[in-house]
Amino acid sequence: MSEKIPAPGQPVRGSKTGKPIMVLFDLLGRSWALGIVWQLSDKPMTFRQIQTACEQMSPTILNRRLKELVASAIVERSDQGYQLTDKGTELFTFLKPLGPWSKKWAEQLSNDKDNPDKS
Amino acid sequence: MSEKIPAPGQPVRGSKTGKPIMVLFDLLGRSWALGIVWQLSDKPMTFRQIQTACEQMSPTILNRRLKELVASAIVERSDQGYQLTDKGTELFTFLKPLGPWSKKWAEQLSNDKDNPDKS
DNA sequence: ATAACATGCTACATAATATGTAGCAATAGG
DNA sequence: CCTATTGCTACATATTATGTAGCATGTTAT
Repeated sequence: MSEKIPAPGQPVRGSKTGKPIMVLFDLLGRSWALGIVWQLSDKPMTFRQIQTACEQMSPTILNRRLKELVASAIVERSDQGYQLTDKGTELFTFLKPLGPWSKKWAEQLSNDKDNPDKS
Repeated sequence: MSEKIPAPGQPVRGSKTGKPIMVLFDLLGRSWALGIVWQLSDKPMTFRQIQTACEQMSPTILNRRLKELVASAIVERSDQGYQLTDKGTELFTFLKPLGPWSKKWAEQLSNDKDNPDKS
């Protein structure tokens, strides 16, 4: 029943001190957590919509992530489904630039692979 | 031996499409990955230094994460130990604001807990 | 040279997490 | 009432992480 949701001030996976940044990293460093925030960024979505958007992720883990994110006040429920809270929206603004950045990163990686130079 | 390191264009845990942002999220959404990038942000560190800075994380997983991050051109080795690449440094600039943000988030969460209102 | 560290790991057993499939209870519409 | 959809839960299996021990290599310090 108790699933150990990361919360600041409490020891979490990887942090005995409960330092906020470490707790946040623990929370976001679980499978699909970042993806869920990403998907919710522009509109509320239902459980099954999120599941579909995240390539059929298992309902078990979607449910667990959602509980954690709700408990962390990053996501909330409404009659529209699940949506980002104000805090969650703030968080997304930091994540947003990772979209374009990841594309450049992907390009560079494939260049490096085609052309493994030594410089 | 083969540990399946996330790489753009290839299916990863959670992404059959290999979309860069999903691959990045997979890479960063593994235990300690964000913490390692965070720790390396201001100086190169040795294996054992990182391990100590990350509260004695197991060498097994530190080694695995480092291999992944090196393969992803986010971290590199030098005679100083491990350090962020240019890409890794760029990535960190997006992560950096999460430090102060996580503190405010932690405060809000503890307020919410002391004072669970319904508005 | 040699004993005494430290460093960067690997091995391995155990525990915690994630996946994937099935399906159920609760609503909504026809 | 019948059918469909939604938000889950159960459960077996697979993948990942933890924690401890310790080894090979390199570096002082004697």
